[in-house]
Amino acid sequence: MNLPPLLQSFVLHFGEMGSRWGINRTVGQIYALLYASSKPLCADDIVEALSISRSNVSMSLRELQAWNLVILKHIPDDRRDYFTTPDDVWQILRTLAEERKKREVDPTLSVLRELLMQTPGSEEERHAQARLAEMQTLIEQLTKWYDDVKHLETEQLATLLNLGAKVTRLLDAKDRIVSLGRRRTEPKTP
Amino acid sequence: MNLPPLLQSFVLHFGEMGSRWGINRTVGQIYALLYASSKPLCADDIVEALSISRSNVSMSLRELQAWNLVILKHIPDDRRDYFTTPDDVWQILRTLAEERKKREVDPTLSVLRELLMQTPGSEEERHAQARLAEMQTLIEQLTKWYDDVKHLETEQLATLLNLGAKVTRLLDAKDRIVSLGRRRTEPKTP
DNA sequence: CTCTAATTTCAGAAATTACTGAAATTTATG
DNA sequence: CATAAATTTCAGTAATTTCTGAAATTAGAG
Repeated sequence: MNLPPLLQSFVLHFGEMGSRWGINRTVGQIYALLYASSKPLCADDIVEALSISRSNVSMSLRELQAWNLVILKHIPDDRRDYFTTPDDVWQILRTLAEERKKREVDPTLSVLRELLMQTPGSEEERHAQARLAEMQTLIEQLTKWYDDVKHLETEQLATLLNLGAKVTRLLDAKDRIVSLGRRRTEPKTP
Repeated sequence: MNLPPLLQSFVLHFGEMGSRWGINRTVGQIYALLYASSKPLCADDIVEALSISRSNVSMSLRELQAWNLVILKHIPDDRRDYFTTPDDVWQILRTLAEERKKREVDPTLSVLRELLMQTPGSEEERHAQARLAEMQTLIEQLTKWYDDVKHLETEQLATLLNLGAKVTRLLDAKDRIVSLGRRRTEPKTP
């Protein structure tokens, strides 16, 4: 591996974290490299930068493409494929969320739904179903929130983040204001 | 493995998903089993239920304890250790979020901070730093939101989830109400 | 259509991770 | 403190995942 020290540290870190994030070392390293590079790289650039085999690069790029984390670019008068990551980190976040949901949450939700359709054959199964139902409810609440929020523009999303827990206070304030308004016009409503 | 069919399907699914979630099969299976069981289980119960070795159970339980996902219980006049998961799925969610943040996000944030302290030695490094800075900003916004929201009670958290994107509309409404109020008392403020 | 560059596929090797059984250690009890 | 039950450790093995090099395929230029 022959990279500027800063880039190398970043790439190595992403490689190490890869396993915790459920991707492998090479995929993590390639993503980090593409993310931090100032221009698109072709497969052979990656082979050289990371000292790994050409076929490994090919398979890892395919994996990154399956995750929609990488963009294919073409350079005039050059038949090779060049790759970058999207510029906008918020867009990257959205993609990551979408793909992880698809791979890590949706299959579980569908298993839960299926198992909750069954008629329990014993007290033990009846209890298990009750627990699965709790899990299902939680996951559905979370995904419903996600489906709602994912359409927001970056600016609105940032606003929502900055609000954080203040939202609940805001909600209280709104309730007070509304009920105040109501009291003025409809004084007899509870 | 000798379990009621429903429980078995659930356990096997968690085992399979394990790799995507960054835990191994056995750990996933044991968690699922404990989660869905109506009473605490001891190590030998798990050995029998999942047909795996006693030492594997021991190591996997240790792993689950490191994640704070499992509770150690004692039954009177029985020296064996019994295990369950917390009852409250919201509490489980909180624990999961906290542990994943600790393992998957914090180390990256600390690497980013360190690399952004360095003086870039080339134009390529300067560009890389700019990209790392974008990533850092995003992660810090997200973790700031998380730190804010994690203290909320379950009920408030559920409220926040139910609001979803409506928060931004609510915020607009509040702005209008406030500026309306201001106009009445301070008509010359822009 | 032919030639060549670029990319992909895939069988096997290498590396890593998970699992087991035996031995060691810890813990509770009389 | 001796004993037995429960649990943990760990070295070796099994299973899985990752990676490579060679061969096959695809795509572009002439």
